[in-house]
Parts: sequence; structure tokens; C-alpha cells
Amino acid sequence: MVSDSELIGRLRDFLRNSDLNTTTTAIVRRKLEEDFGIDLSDKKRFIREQVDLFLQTEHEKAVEEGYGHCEEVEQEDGDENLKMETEDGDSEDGDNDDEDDEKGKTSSDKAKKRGGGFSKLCSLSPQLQEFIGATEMARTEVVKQLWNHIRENNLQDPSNRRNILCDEPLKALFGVNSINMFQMNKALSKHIWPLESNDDSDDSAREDKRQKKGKSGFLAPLPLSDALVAFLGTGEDALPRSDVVKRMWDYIKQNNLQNGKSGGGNMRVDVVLLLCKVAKVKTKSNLCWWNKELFRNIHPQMVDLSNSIDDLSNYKMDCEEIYEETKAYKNVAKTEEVLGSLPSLLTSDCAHRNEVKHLVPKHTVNIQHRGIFAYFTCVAYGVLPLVQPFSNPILYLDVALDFQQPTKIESIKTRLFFMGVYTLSFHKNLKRASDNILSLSTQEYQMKVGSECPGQPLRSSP
DNA sequence: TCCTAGAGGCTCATCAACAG
DNA sequence: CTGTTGATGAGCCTCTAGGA
Repeated sequence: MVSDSELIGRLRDFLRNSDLNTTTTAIVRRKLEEDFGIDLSDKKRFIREQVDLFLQTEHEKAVEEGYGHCEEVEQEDGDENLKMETEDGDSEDGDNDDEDDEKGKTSSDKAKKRGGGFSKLCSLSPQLQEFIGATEMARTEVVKQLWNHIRENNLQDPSNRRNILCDEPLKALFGVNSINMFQMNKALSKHIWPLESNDDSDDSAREDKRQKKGKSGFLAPLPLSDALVAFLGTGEDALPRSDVVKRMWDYIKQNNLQNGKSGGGNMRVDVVLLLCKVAKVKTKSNLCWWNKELFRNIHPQMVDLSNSIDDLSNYKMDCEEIYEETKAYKNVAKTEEVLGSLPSLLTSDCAHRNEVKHLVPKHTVNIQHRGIFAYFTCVAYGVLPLVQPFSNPILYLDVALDFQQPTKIESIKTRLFFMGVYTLSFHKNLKRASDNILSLSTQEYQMKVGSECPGQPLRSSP
């Protein structure tokens, strides 16, 4: 086994005798592998760090020795770093091959243009305005025009076509005689500024963001219901969630309201809730239920979906709204089947238990939307026959979570029932579940099972 | 064909505290 | 584990030429 110090020693020897403009960390790693006859794939990060360290110390040494061309050293060093950070295709952690594939796929088949990002219109510096002949332009257009100019004037260095030999207009722009094509983008950014026109909205958004930053997540004060304000008795009408929880627990402990016999999270919350004048009073409840009730008092405006469980029309309305909303969502738009069967699952009373083993998801659509319904994970072309309140569209919720254990279906149903509130964990559970479910398309299912896929979208009316 | 550099904005998953 | 919301960081988007 080779020690780290041996590796470092050999690495530094190699770097001292290498052309740092052409050497990459991958080359260094392969050289070391060759020298020591071992696989160093798991040492990529270590090697990169050591290379960076080497470059840094070399640079410091150069400055200390008082080279009269510090600026040049700096610039060259910049190039070195640039090159040394390049891993010639190897991902940093060495385990991103799939990710790379994905990246390739997405970049090749997506050519959509959005108003934001690089397509956003920007204002140009006076120097760039002089060069381009326009006051505003998208970054990508500027790059295009710049390259047109380079080609028209044959400004690429013949010995290394990645280097651009600056003519007078480019010198005025970049202030150097030659520039690397990659560095050119960096230099260009100094001449491309965000537009000032939408300052008002941008500024307020920035201000909002800045303010929010100070009081994040659980630390952000939230409005309390009148009942909760009265219960706390301090006159505070807004508190961070964690503070509310803390004070409630203080109260429970002080008044000995916990039910010691039942153990777990059970407690006599009834007293607390009566004090809060919460509409729904239960004699006993567990921690999760109590949290939900508390949440209702911290967000009085939250819609209580549980009241409408018996009223299918409410769900129908909700789901139609969701469908309209999700249709516009980019991920959903890619699929022909769209979300829509939450109520059917709720009302089907799990009559399809016998079918669960046939659940055949084709692909998962992840819809993230902060609202009453958020974090849906859905599967198109499932084979779970559902009672359909709508004729179309049909998309099967991925409820495969515990389908290997039918006894747990009731709890799944409960989770779906509270979907509007218990969204995050629902999402997580589905994600976990989707790893375990059979992956077959409808056609594949038909071939395998030899019968029509029971999950074919139903076209009948409710 | 894919990767490399660089820019800013957008989407999405994950994490934070709190209780038993 | 159970729920809550906002911050955060990763990854993708566009464009270019050269090299593997």
C-alpha cells in the first residue's frame, strides 16, 4: 500500500517536470497509477487538492522571490489553475457516470429557450456598446457576434486556435494582447450588466429574499390563531413554530398532561385543545395528530381538507384545479397522461387490493408545487384500477409504498387523505417506494401477464 | 459525440428544530 | 418516525472551438 506522503512526493516531482498548461489532474492520477501500479480512482479528490496546493505554493514562491513580472505570473497561474481543474471527462467523485449520461440526453434533445438565464436581455458597457453597436443584448448573442468578429478578422492563434490574438477593438475591450477563449467569457462578463429597467420588482424581490434570509424556516415568526394567542397569554400574535412547540410542551409538562400509561407519543391533548377552543376535540391523541392541530392554529387560513372527505364534489373540484394547474407545468407537459385521480383512490376503499401486485409504473412524474396540494409523485400508465370520478385524464398515483404488505394499505389511504397537509413525507415515501416497484410499460405488462393491462385508462364517466 | 470554460437564473431535493 | 416552511446547494439551461 502506498502512503499519502509517498503519493505527494511523486506527484510534486511529476508536476515540477510537467507543462502545467497541458497537464490535467487526470494525467497526474494516471501517471501515479502507472508509477505505483495501483488504482487511485478513490483518491481523485485528494490528488486534486494536492495539485491545487502545489500550484498555490509555487505561486507564493514566485511572489516571494520578487519576480519583476508578478502580473504575468498571476495570469499564467490563472491559466494553470484553469487547466488543472479540468478532469477530462472524469467526474470528481468518480460515480457520476449515470449523471453524465443524463446530462448528455437532456442537452441533446432540449433546445427550448427561456427568457431568463443566458437568454436574458442585458445592458452593455460603453466599450462593448462601441464594439457591438447596440446598448442591450443577450449574453449568447454577444458571444456569437464576438466570434463572428474573430473569424472575420482571422484572430485565432494558428499555433493554438483556442487563443485569440486581440486586434484594436478587442484590446480596448479586454485590455490584453491575447486571451484564451475560455477566459474571454470571464472578461466579457465585466462588460455585461443586468438591465436597470425592472429595478423596482427586482429590488423588492431581492429585499424580500434578504429579509427572509435572516429568519429562515423554523425560525421565521408565523401568525397565530386567536385561540393560540389567548392560550399563550403573552399578547404575541406571531412566533416561530419551534417556540410555539416549546411553550406548548412546557405547559403540558407543568400541568402533567401527558398520559404516562399509553407511552409513545400519546398524551392528553384534550385539555390543551379545549383551552385553545379548537373546534375538533379529541379525548386523546398522538403526537402527530397534535402537531397537525397545532399547525392549524399557527396557520388559521389553511384549508382543512379533512372536512371534505365525505364530499366527493369537493375533491372533484380540487382535482380539476390541480389538473389545470399541472397541465402547464413543464414536467407534466412532457407526458400525455396527467394527474387527476386522488379522489378515486380515496373512495375506492382499496377494493383493488388483489390488483396491487400488478402495479406497473412506466415513469414517474414529480410535481413540486407549494400550495394545498404539493409534492405529488405520480406514475403514468399504472395498472391500479381506480374508481374514476373523471373520465379523463387518468393518471395513477404511485401508491406502491407498501403494496407488498397489504395490511398497511389503510395507512397509505390515510396519508393520501391528508395529502394537502402531510405532503413532504408523502413525497419521500413515494420516492422510496418507487425504487421497489416493478418497472414495466403497459405493453410489457401485457406481454408478460398475457392479459390486458388492468390499469388502462378508464374512459367511463363516474 | 462528448467534454472543457465562463456567465446568471431557474428548478428541485434536502436540511434545519421540536417533542416522545 | 411524524408534521411544518424557508434556505441552500446541485444541476441544468446557452454558446463557442478544439481535442479526445
